[in-house]
Amino acid sequence: MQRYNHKKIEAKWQKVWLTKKAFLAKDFSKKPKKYILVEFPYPSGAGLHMGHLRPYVAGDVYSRFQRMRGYEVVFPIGWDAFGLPAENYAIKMGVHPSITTAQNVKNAKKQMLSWGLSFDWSREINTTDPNYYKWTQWLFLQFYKKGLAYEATGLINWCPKDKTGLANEEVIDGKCERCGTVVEKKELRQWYLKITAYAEKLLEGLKNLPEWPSAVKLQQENWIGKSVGAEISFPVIMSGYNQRRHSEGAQPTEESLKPNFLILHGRNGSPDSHLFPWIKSELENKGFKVQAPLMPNTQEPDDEEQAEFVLKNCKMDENTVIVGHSFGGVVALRLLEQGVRIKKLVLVSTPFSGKFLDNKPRPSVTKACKKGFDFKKIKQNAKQIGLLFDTSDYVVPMSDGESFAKNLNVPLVKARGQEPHFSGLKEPEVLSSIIPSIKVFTTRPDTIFGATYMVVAPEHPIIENSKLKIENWEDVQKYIESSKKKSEMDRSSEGKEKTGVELKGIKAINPATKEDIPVWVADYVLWGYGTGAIMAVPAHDERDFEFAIKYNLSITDVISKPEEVRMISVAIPPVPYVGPGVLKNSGEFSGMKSEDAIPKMAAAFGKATTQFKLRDWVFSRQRYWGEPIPIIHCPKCGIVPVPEKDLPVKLPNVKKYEPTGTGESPLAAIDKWVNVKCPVCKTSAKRETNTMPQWAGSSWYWLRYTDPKNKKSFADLKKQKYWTPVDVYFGGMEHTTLHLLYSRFWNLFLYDQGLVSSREPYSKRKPHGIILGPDGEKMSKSRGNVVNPQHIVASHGADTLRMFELFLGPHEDTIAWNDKSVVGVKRFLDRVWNYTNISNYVDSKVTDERVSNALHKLIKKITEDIESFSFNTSISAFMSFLKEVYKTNEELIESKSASEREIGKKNIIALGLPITKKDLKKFFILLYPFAPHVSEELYQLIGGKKTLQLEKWPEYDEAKIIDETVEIVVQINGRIKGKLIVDTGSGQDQVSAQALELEAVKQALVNEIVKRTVFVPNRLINFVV
RNA sequence: GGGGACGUGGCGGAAUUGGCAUACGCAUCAGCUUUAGGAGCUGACGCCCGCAAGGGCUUGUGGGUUCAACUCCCACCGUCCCCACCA
Repeated sequence: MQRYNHKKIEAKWQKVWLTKKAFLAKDFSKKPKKYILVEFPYPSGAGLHMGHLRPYVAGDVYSRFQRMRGYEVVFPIGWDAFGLPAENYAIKMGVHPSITTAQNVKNAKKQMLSWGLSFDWSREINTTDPNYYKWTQWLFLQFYKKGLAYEATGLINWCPKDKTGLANEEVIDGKCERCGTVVEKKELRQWYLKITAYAEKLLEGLKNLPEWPSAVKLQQENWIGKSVGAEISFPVIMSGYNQRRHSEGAQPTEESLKPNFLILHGRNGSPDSHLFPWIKSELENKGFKVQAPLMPNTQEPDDEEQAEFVLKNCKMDENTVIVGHSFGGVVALRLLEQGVRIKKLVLVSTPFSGKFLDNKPRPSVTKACKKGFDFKKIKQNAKQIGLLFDTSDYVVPMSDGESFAKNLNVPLVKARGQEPHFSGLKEPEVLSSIIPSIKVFTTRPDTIFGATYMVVAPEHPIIENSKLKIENWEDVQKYIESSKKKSEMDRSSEGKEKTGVELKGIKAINPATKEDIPVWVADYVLWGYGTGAIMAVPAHDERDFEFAIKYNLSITDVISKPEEVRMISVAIPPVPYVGPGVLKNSGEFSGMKSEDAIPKMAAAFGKATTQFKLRDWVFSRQRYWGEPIPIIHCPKCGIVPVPEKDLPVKLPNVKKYEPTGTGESPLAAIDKWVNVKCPVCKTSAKRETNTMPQWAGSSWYWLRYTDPKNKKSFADLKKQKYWTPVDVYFGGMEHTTLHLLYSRFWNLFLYDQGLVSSREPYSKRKPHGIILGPDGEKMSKSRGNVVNPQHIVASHGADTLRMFELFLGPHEDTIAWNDKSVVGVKRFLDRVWNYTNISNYVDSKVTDERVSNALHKLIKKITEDIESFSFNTSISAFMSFLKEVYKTNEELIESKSASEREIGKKNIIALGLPITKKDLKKFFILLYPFAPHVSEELYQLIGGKKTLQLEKWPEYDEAKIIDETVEIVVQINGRIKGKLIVDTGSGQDQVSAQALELEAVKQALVNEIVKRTVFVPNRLINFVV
């Protein structure tokens, strides 16, 4: 008998599988498909570790099982190879990332093959392959075309060590997800993907994923963070005088007289289009007089002609506020140049340079702009000037706004319009630039009568915009500075005592009570959520209460607590009541219940809205080793996408990769690459030098697997239709609010574009628990507790490694590494080997009934366990089975011939109960998904001709599972008194009679009357006395 | 502070429409075999009392429902994960 040589047989079968291409998945096969996916790895220099093994082995067991069950299975793999480690290594060693990546891929692939994983290697992909990232770039451009990829300057998370911006999802406890450095805030120009536009769909979609664990769904739900409430504007009034002398001519300005409004539309506009009807009615509802003339020659307007027209037809005085939208702003400026004196001028997206981002000619506008402006006169004739520009404008550049701001010496307000160029039907930003107000989001509009003060976040533009009116500007500025620093510190360790400073000189009006209330700046209000401002209701909000107590702000109770709450809350010190109740001190709403008042009051004072915690996805990184963002910046045309025919935009091969730390990518220093001709106008332009985040390539990779070689599209729709959605996706819990959310977003978007065939990418998600080091700590190189799986492959073999890993515990549980039981699994496989090699049993004509019974039970158990991913109990079941059929048995030894008996006794070789080849084969099929190499080898040994992969999964016979007799537990009052062996299916009368004969039962029932008998067939009988 | 998962021998763990708690494996002990080591084989192995027969206790703690609770309900204690001043 040969010894079980794992090295030899594993190498042999791995070669057979490769050369026979045993695991190739066939497109459009007649069989039903199963798409089984594991998260593709980042090929690091350290190789694959136990953390990779777990989902891969689980996926492999599942794939091999499903192939034998008659499915066309695709089980693909690839490499998520862009990212920081390769780049950091390149910086340190001077080796190009593409070289280290190729080496690491080679090594990791070798490991995977050594584990016997049944991947379809013909579908292997690599995110750093230009043939792959061409399509990542192409997909990015689809987002851009639909306005879901945009460029904006904002305060973003910045890792000072990796010198790159980070997405919200990549910041864990205020630290960089990659390197653990405390993240800073930095103002940077960034690309964003507008994932917030899909917040509702991402949330809705979760409802149609019944096979996702609720923990995963809940975590995504919390991350998206929907809350329903109301948006309410609080008008802001400023004291009548500028407190700070900001220029020579500053004069005290009376503001008590009511303003009137003149609205001038732009080119191709009319007072009946876009935002104008809405603005007009909003202003008129507040009791203001509004003029909104239809200008002459709107197609190709002439600024002088239109100014003359306004002078002739409109009334203007020192209380007039002129609002000029786009070209209307140019006309307004002409009016002031001609000596019209007004109260306030508001320019909304008004052109200055005469150049446009979309590069379309607008000769009349350009001509008007080229004349220039007399800013000195304009400043003299308008007491106040406001500037509002749209960050998503694709016609009028932001630099025009900056030019106005510089020449007029007034702050520029940058805001995002509902539509680009503030051309939506309602544009609240425009309205608030005309009459300043602070917009708040609240989930409790029913408490508005209790709003006794307001708080804005330190970043709130109202502060900068009303700089000149704020009396205690130094204090305010000092506070803003200190809170900026605070956010860089580890705030969790500090007590969260609230601090703030009142903005003196400005007041807000509570729209419900009409009272003046103070406005504070405090960093307990976050700029990143809602509107960055709150109405503070100290009586009914814990944070507002704490703040009000500290700064002695007034507290108005507007909710009557329910009786039962009042009874138990005799709290000292007093606490705010935050629950619902009945309104009081709330004017006409007094007496209503919170739930009824909320929608009514939301409508009365503002409008019902929904807020999400989800932020837009910061999609650019200032690093080398990533997909270049396929965009060109042209001084004439602005942002120009790289034409599809020019994709991919390849990463240049360079010697220096160091991040600059300036917020520019290292690519910016490569002149030859950066300088290009604009694809539209052919003038000198520059490439976008930021690269995409690591999550880009993985946001669509499962689609590429369906059609990995396609040169014409990212994946043929017919092939997608056959393979997608993914049936089971194995992966880590840590990706729940990263990759898993991002890729759902991409898929939902592409589905809306008709580019993918299934709405959701993954039908079932199967997360796995992490494997801790032997010390119970998370495995990491720095702790030195990393376990290399290759050691076990070498010492005990891949089959042992696989089964051992599965045997550690339930797939979802976190487990500490403990390699002591490796030998237990190896012993088991040795015994399987030995059992098979006792040839006389292999040659049996019949299978022993005990074996047959055990085998059919095993078929049932393994089938059910794989389907429910309970791999650990499968391994137990195999061991129990072998124990049943393979043991030293005196009776068995006696039945042998004398010489055999002698051998048997002398070597104490355990002997097996008889089993036929046919049944033994069934056992090998069951074992095959778990220990494929040894199963193949043993099957061949007993005469098998083809790979087990082509065999059919066995069915179990219900009749063979039923035991002839069963043990029945006899209880009195639920306490065990004895046991009985009876025929399976025995009735109560028979069992009861036998049970009452038991000595222990007889004794216990002396002087007792059985009141009731509980009988569970084949299980127990319980006498209640 | 909010949300979620969980708590069973010396250890990893098994058992859920409520029905023999501790399967399977590791470790430990004893026996056989072996020149030895190892491997293999056989057996014991939750805790307490007892020479034994036997008895009592036991699934984080306390209560409840039930003929019967690891399993269901309530309260508490503890561990882990996620989010965290989210208006």
